[in-house]
Amino acid sequence: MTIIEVPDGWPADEETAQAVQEELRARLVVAEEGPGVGEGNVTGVDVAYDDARDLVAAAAVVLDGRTLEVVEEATAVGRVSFPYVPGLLAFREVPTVLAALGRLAARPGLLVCDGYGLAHPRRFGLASHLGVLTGLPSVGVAKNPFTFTYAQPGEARGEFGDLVADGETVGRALRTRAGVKPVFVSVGHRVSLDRACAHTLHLSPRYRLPETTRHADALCRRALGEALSTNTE
DNA sequence: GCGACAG
DNA sequence: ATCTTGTCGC
Repeated sequence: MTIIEVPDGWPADEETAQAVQEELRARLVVAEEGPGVGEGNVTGVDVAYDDARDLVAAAAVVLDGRTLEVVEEATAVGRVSFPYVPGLLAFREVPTVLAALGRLAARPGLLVCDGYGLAHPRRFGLASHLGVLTGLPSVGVAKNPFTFTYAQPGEARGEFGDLVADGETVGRALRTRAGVKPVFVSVGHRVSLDRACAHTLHLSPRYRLPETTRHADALCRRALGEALSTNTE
């Protein structure tokens, strides 16, 4: 198993990382509607960590956007490239996630990330970061409201309330299952908020979290476990 | 200054 | 994220 190395010149401190973030943000595109629901592929990405061994395993799972059937899976294992700092999550995951994406033969289509896009202290979360680096349309679907405030959505599936940062709407608290805690959706890159939510609903026909996230989560845990046992033998 | 804080 | 058993409910 090849362990992905942290790229040369990768930010080593918070100041540098923020500077890189600001530069990349200039390339963010938010004026596109993005792919329609059911069009092309949809790819979920997620990572699992082993902090003790400084390892991160990433998974990319491509689903058919219409049927939600798995088209292809890929994984990569790398070194943790940055400490966890709220607002700088992307610097921790990006190299290994890009490696996993690079191992796909299928066209990824829309990227569905764990975490945020525009809903971010500097409006450039993980989903936006990955979108800009890959050029792919992307959305962020997070499980927690982070530091933001939000309007409680109605109890029915599909209802939503605004996710607000500094008085600005940066995403939505979207109910994917009746009576269950909402997920927090924000635009990543090259997609509108309406479509980001429509995709999230389409991808979550049965559970709170999108099928993309569920598949990717299971796969990256599996990959991490295999990497650890392979390494210990 | 202190605490909270996507994963 | 991750450490962790049983348990309530569909």
